[in-house]
Amino acid sequence: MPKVVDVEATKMRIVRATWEVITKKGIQSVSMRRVASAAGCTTGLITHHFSDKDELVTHAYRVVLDRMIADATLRVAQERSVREKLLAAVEAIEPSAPEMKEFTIVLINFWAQAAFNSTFAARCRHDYKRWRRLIARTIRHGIDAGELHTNTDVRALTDTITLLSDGLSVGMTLTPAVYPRRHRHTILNSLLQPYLRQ
Amino acid sequence: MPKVVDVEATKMRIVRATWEVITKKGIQSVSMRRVASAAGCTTGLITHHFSDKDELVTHAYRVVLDRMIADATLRVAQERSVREKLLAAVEAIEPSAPEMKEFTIVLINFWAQAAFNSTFAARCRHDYKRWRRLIARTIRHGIDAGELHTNTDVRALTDTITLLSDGLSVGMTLTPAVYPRRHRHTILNSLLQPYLRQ
DNA sequence: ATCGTTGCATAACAACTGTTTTGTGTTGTG
DNA sequence: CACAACACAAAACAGTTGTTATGCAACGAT
Repeated sequence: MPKVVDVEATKMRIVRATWEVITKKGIQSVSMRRVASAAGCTTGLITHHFSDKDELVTHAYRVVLDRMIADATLRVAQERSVREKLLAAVEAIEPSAPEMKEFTIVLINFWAQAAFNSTFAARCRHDYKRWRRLIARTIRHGIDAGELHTNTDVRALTDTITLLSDGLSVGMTLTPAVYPRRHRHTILNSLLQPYLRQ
Repeated sequence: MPKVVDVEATKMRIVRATWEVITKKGIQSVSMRRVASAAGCTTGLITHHFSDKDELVTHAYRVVLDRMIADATLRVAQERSVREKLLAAVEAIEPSAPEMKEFTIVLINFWAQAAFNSTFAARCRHDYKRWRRLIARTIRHGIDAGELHTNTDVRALTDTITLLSDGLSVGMTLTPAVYPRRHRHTILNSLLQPYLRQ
């Protein structure tokens, strides 16, 4: 039997290097050689673990999304009130872990790509649904807990908050100064006000 | 004196070709030769009118944004009530002229690029302000006309609607089926409800 | 110990990139 | 009719791209 290595760890090292290139130079300047140099290896290692540049980039995106959603889900679960849960979900746009700081940039780059790459598009749609489900579940939970009016239009509110978080991804990347934390708070609060009981 | 040509018309022809490449293949695959081939000319014509690839792409974006904002401004002015004005502004995401159909894709591609290109970033920020101003002005107009409560938090509502339209740019590119026109209507209406008088 | 299997570096490939240079044709004015 | 001014094509440049082919070294079972 041959040399044995931790395949997952190696792949993760490459994925991290891919993120680094995307956040520093943009997805359009991701090249095998650049990723290799960022990972401190040669393209040989990359081609050995990923069949394609496409597969590499898709995998890098998939890990980002999985982490963001896992992060958001956790933070939502940790909060008590609906208001705080939904705020936490929207805040997940601005990831907590330092490693995830610039995930939003990666996200937007994938959105831009998804319009032309059907593989990306399919994954984006899939993840979009997951994200919406998290929001919708939180809202329904709030209704059941008696925090939101029973006649709340779940779909409309879900969409509004989903769109808000997408908008924030863009807004906070382009003009972070416009949306300080306190102000994001205000926006979501005034949005939620009519739906809250008592 | 030499041959005389309509410089603006020629530049516009090249700009249109650039849009075509962006909407069909993405901004990352914009190359001088591809644009030239889409415009039915050689790269000579392009370099003759634009000093740089960067200048070409920036100019192409600038024209898109100018048209979108002009289009939105016009449509806002044509509506009577605040509700319809704001709806028209948000709907400008989905441009009316057939030529502008895919401007949103171009937009998102620029956003993705703006994180790394400071020229792009500056222009995006500038245009972001213009867009917010249009929304804010419409809201203030609504207050003055007695349609909205006088204690309306203009900044919060402006931000909410701006973020909503940004989110829709993404959402309608990725998953257009989720946001049919009627539903966009519902979202904005329920958003506006608490602010409307009578 | 060695032999087959595998991890990975190295190098080669043709295709494509932005930019610059050179050349050709077309035009209005003298 | 020529000549100067310009629009634009054509070609050349060095650099970068994704992918494939080749080769070496490291390891575990025998």
